[in-house]
Amino acid sequence: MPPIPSTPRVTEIPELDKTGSDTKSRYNFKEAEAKWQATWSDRRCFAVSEDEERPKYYVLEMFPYPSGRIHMGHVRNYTLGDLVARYKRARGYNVLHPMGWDAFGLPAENAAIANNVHPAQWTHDNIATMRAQLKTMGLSYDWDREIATCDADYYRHEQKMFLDFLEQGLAYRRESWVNWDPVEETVLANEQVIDGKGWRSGVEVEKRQLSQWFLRITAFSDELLADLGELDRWPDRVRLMQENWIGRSEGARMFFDLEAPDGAALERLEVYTTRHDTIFGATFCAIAANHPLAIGLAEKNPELAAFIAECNRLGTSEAAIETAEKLGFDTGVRARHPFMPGRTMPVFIANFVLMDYGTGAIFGCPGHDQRDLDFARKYGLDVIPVVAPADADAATFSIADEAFVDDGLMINSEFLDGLGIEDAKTEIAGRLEATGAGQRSINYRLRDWGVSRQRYWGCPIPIVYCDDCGMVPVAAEDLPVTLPTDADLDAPGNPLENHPTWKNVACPACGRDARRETDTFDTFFESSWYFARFCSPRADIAFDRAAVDYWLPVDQYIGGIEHAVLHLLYSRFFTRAMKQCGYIGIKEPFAGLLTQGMVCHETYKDEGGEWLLPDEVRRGADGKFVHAGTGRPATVGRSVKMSKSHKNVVDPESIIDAYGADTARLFMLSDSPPDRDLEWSDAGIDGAWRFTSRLWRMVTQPKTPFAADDEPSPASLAPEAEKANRAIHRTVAAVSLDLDRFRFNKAVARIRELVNLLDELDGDAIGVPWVLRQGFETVVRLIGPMMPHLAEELWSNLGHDILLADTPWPEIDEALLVEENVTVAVQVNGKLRGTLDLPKDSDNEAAQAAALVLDNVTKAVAGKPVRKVIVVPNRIINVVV
RNA sequence: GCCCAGGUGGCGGAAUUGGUAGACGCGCAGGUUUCAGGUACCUGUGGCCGCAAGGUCGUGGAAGUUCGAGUCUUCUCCUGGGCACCA
Repeated sequence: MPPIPSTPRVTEIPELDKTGSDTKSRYNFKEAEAKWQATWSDRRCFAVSEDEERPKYYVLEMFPYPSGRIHMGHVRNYTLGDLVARYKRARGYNVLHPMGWDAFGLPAENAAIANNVHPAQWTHDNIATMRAQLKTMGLSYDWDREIATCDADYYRHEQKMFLDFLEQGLAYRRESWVNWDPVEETVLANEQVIDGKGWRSGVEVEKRQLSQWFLRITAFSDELLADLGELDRWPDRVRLMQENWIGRSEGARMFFDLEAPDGAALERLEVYTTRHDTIFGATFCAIAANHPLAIGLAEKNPELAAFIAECNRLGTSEAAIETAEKLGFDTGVRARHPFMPGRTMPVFIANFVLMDYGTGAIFGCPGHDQRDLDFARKYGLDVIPVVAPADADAATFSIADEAFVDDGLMINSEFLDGLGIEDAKTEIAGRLEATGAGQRSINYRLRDWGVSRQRYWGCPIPIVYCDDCGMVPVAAEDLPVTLPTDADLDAPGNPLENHPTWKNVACPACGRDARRETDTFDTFFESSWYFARFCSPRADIAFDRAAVDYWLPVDQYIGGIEHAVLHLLYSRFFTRAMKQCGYIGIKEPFAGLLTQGMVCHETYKDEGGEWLLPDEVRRGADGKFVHAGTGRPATVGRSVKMSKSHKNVVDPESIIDAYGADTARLFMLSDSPPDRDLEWSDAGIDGAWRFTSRLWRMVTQPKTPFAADDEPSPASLAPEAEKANRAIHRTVAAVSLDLDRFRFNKAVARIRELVNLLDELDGDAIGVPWVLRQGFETVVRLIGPMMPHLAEELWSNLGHDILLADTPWPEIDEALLVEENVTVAVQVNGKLRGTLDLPKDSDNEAAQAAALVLDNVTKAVAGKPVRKVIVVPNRIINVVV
């Protein structure tokens, strides 16, 4: 067995001589995998076109960012996709299975700065490396359809789409907040902000307002929410996450009149709440730090301005804001209660109120919201309970450390007293609307999608700014707007903005000097429509309508759970926007979704606490881990997602080199269900290799020779042959069902069971050689989608001229699936006391009688009267005493 | 902090969806073949008691529903993913 360089070993073992005398009895995967990859490629097996005669099936794996080399997550993702693609092909579908590159992005710019290489060069080099790596996996892609999003031939179409969106009112420009690094003079991604500081500059990040492009995803809020119900082949949890992300809530907007301490006139304050029933428990109002009222008050109040500046240091990420200590600043302004003319309450600026949600202002009801309660306790504000449990005494009910958020009856609320929460909401909403002090309102958490990035390596936004004409779209015939190749990425600021000439352009409308938009698109832009481009990747327009109409939607989309919300929601929005602009006819891009788990591995550290690669660690003679180089002790940490930062990575290339692609693929499919995390282990890959060589040996060097290819089925079979024959058909049925339901690990287990059973079948009983041929041909066909090279090799070895890739899935003889006998469990008081082998669908009374006379049953019953016997036919008999 | 998952032998996992817990694989132990083993094959393998037959406990923890709970309900602990400029 080949060595594996990254494997910790108990002892050092010399490398086996692969060309030695036992070559004949070993599977030479290197030769076989290269041979079959060449064959598939030469015969253009996986090139497809529209074919109205056959049902179509579009399998798509999330395309990779070309980061340099493929990692195990890719191997898992593409193994899953290839299994589905090959399986559906075998089942007669016309399968579209393309691959491409999500090629714009930040890492290319970072690499450019770090290694002085142009982002385009870096990206194309990486693509070449990764394409070659993927090809060694034997994936059934139609490589003719390969696309890279950084090619102008790709992004020119999205520039056109953007202009169409603009015309439809789906794109617009407004001010919005960003993380600003004052040293680099650039906007930072949330991941580039570490502890509130820029990752490279180390200086404190500021929130700053920039004019940015937005896509109006909120125009589809309701539709995106409602149509989740139709996505019945999506995981529930993803639909739930999207539902929560969209965050539809029914509440009310209401106005509070304001009183400034200096008597100045102030506009009334509009708040949004979903708990308008608790209005009589309101004891303060709070507004966002960037609320217009806050900004206005700050002009005359330096202390308040300082507090706002403090809030702005928090960064823009919701996690940062939510986990920060809740702080408030009393503005001195008082808000008048809308239903109690005499009552006023303080208006705070609070760092947990978000300008982007609702109206950027809330009223606080400490009795019935934990965050409000914490805030009230901190700033010494009143707590008035207005909802009490139905069985509580309204007069004495009070709130201590915990807000009461459950259902109950209204108290201390004048005309609402005694009502339930829902009735109180209705009553309040009615009164608000009657007096003009507010109205019912549906609110969404979902915000419009900001697509402007102040970066070089992205798609240019095709807009020109003219002093006379204002904002002017680039004319369609002038597309694409391409990137300059000579931008300076090392200087602070936006590279396109800094470029000496690129932005200077004649106004498309009046011809006078004007300036290009120097922002580029968010890279989610490209990945929001690539699935459709694959239908006609070389078309002159974005999509050949006949092609997208034939292939879309994607029947099965496969990728990481980390994309559950953003990428998938943006793609759903984009599809609707493209439909509105007449590009395509569908609104949901992905009919089926499979979200795979991560590939994890143990972590290792040396004595100094530095991370170690698995390669750098081995097991000493005492079983403890040591540094392979120094022999110093190493510690093993728990298993986490493989990542460069934890150094717990295993390089797929070395695995494929040592074990072959099929063995790596088998391991990816065995054991763990696709949607769960997978634990990489050296023992696991060894086990997969053992199966590979064992199956190869069993087929190429059978103990009992198989019947000839064309031998007709015998008139009768010996009992063991009959039993095996039934098992073959049962396995085909079960594996098919497992594959349909993405239970790939179970499918592998069942195939192994069948192989074990066939291994035990030998001798010269009637039908044995015939069943062995049926059995192994079936096994080879069943593993075809999982281990395509080995399967192709064995299929050829079994005497077939037609490629397995062109061979249909095995047929089932339904008659052989019918069981004659079943094993029924017998319990006494729910505890297993024995089993009975009974003819299937036996009479209940007979089964019960047989159960009651079992030795262990009579012993357990011990003469006590039988109170009841529960018989579940073909399953269980429970005797209750 | 908010949202979403997941906790089953030494390990990855299976359990016909409320009906025999531990399929299949890994690991481990004993054996056979072999000059040799990181090979191949055979046997065993959840804990505890027992020579055995068998008994008993057992699905993160606590309670509940049920003839019967890994599966349903409530509470609780732990681990992971996402949180809008990483992709």
